[in-house]
Amino acid sequence: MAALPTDRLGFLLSFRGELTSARIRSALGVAGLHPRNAMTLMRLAPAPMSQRELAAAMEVDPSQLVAILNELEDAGLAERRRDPADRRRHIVEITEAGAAVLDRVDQAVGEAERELFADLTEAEQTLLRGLLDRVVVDPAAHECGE
Amino acid sequence: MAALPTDRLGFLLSFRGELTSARIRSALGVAGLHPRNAMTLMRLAPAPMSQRELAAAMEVDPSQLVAILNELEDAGLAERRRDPADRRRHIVEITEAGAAVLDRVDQAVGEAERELFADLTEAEQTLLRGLLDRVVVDPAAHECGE
DNA sequence: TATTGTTATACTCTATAACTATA
DNA sequence: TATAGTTATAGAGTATAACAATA
Repeated sequence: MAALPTDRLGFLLSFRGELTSARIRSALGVAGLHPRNAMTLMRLAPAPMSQRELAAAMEVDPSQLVAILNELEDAGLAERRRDPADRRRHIVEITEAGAAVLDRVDQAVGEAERELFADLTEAEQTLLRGLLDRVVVDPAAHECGE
Repeated sequence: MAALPTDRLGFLLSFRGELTSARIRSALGVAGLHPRNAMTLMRLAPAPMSQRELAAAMEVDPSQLVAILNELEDAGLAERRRDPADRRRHIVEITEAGAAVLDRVDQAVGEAERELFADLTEAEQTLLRGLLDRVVVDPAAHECGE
């Protein structure tokens, strides 16, 4: 007899992940930004990089970045400038306004997390983090005895 | 300064949930079924029900069920029949062939879970389940002191 | 010839509203 | 008139391939 979806740990993790993702997307959009644009600002905050590097970091196709960066640039939150060393490249950089918006986004995400994990103590949150870190990301590594 | 996505428990849960979801979807498709069709068979296995009940249980719009059930019926895995008591209603039922396919799907999902949680002991998996169960699903309930 | 960014296209998913047949 | 199921349509999201500029 087949187990019900809710009985399985895999489904539970999948559903709670989807719930969490929805709440965080909602928080990311707090400044009127599309969630993926906010994610892009987050990736961009530590250091400028080329579009290809950014696309690789975000695990999306470079062509998808074009529309995102157009919107961020139109809103004055990020800037593209040619790399003088290789004029094919665009160096993408977050602006001051972008950093300011990102601060607000970050606070909203923190607030969403406080709500989501309100019933867990700090120790339990640390425990949850540790367990999630040990979910197997790459099954191939296991088969090879890694 | 904004925290990196990977530093936040919310993002970690969201990303591991997405990973888990992708693995499970892949397992659900093992019998050549579309993952959402396999999910429908799962919901249908315990007892027959009307399309509206099924849609409510799966949290999708009733109109989305139509194509799913058409495919399941064409494949001989589920059947619609009119409710004699209310001829507007369709009672949806899993067939013997559907139950057989579901058994294979269920094994594949179990296998995917064993891979995903290979690094966790049984006790740790129970712990993870308990923690995930306490992630706050309904923020409104908290604000009202529930 | 290969690489960076861009554009164009098509395909899937989802959400919505209109339609039918029954009640 | 309200409800169950169906159909049609449009929108967002995503994946792919072709393209222009530069190396």
